[in-house]
Amino acid sequence: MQDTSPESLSSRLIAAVPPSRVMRLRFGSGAAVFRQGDAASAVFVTEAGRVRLCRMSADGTPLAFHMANAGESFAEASLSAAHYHCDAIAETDATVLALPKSDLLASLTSDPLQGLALTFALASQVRDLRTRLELRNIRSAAERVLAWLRLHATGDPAQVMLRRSWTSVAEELGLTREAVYRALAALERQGRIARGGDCVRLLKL
Amino acid sequence: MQDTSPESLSSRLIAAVPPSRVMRLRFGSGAAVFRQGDAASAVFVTEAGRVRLCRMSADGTPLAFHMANAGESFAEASLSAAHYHCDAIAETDATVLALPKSDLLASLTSDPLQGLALTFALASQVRDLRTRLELRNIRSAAERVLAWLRLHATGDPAQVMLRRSWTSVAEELGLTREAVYRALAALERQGRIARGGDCVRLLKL
DNA sequence: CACATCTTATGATCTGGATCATACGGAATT
DNA sequence: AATTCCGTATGATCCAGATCATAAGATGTG
Repeated sequence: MQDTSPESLSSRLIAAVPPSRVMRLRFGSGAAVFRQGDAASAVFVTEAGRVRLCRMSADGTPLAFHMANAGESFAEASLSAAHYHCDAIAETDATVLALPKSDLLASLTSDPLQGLALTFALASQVRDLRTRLELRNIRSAAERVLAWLRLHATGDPAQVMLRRSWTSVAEELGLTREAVYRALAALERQGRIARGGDCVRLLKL
Repeated sequence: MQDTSPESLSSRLIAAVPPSRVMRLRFGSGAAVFRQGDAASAVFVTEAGRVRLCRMSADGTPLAFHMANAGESFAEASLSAAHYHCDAIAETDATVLALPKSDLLASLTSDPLQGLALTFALASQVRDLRTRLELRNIRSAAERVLAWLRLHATGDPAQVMLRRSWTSVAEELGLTREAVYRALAALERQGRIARGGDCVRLLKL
C-alpha cells in the first residue's frame, strides 16, 4: 500500500477537511480506536502501524474483516451510519488521523468539486479492490505473481520498480512469503522475468 | 451479488441519471461493450449475463481483472478518466445499462444530495470488497465458509437464508463448488451448523 | 559492539483443496 | 416423455502451496 499519491483515497479524505480539524491520535497495541456501537464521529487514516477491524458476529464469534495498514483509510462507510458497526483495534502501536465526520460532510455538500474528487477516489479504490480480488482467483502462485507484475509494469521493455518488500506483496496477493520467493525463482528460471536488485523486467517468450 | 437494494451502488448510479437517458444495450457473447482507448462516455450496469473486464498488460498479455455479474456496475472509474483503460467484453449474452457520464457528472455537481448518496454507496462498496478480500485470507475452506455464514447471519438464533446458489457463493469465496459442499457437510458433522432447505442455522459450541 | 528484528532465500514434508468422475433431482426446452 | 442443463452432493486422486526449518545479509538499537 503506502499509496501517498494525491489521488489516493486517504489523501483525498485528508484534503477534504481543514488541516486544523484533523486530529492525530496515538494508540498502543491493543487499544481501541472505536468500538462497535459508538456514535460514528469520524473517518480514519492509519498514518503508522496497523489497525484491525473486527465485528462480533451473530453467534458471538469475533470476525476480523479488514486490516488498515499505514497509508490506508478505514471506516469511510461511517459517513452514512449513525454508529460504527465494528471494533477498530490497534494491532500494533499506531498513529491514526481522525477526520471528523461533520467536517467531511460539510465539505462534501458545500463544495461540489471536493465531493466529486472524493467520488473519483472512491471509484478508483473500488477498481483497485476488484482487481486484487480478481488476482486471487488465479490459483497458481507463479501465475498470480506474474499477473501482479504485469499489472504494475510500466515502460518498454515492461518492468516493475519494487518500492516495497516482497513480504508485503505476498500479503497483498494472499500468498506466503515463501511461495512468492519460489514463484519469482521459478519465473526467472523459466526466462519469463529477469531480476536485478529491486527491478523486475518482464520478458516476452 | 444480485444486490438490488436501493442503497446498492448500481441502484444509486441508475437513480442518479434521468430514466430517459439510460440506454439499455444488448451484446452477444464475445461482443465488446467498449475497448481500451475508447473515449470514456458512460458508466455501466450489467442487467443480465456477465461482462469481463480485461486489460492488455505492458508485455502484451491480456489480463482479466474483473467480472461484472448481473446487478453489478462497472467502469465507475471512467467518471474521472478521458478514456477507458480496459476492454469490456460480454462473457455471455448480456444486457447492459449505459449511464452517460455527462448526465452522471451533471447530476452529481448540481445535486449535492445525489452526490452524497453515491459517495455513501461507493464507501459501502469499498467496505464490502474489503470484507471479501479479508475472507480470502482464511485458508481453511470450512472456516472460510463459516466466516461467510457469520457475516450474513441475522437474528437469534443466528441463521442465514440462502437466496442464491451455493455455486455462486463458492465463486465469491474463491473456492470450488465441491470444496464448499464438503465444507458444509463437515461443519454440519461437527455440529457447528444445521441445515434445512435453504436455511442455515449457526450453532454455538 | 552485541543483539534483535526483518527481508530475502531455499530445502523438506505434509495436508487440504483442486480436479476429475459419478450420480441424482428439478427446471426448462423440445 | 425425452433431453438438456444446472445445482447439489460425494468419492478418489494428486499436486501445489502451507508449514516448519535453516541461513545469510541488511537494518536498527540499546
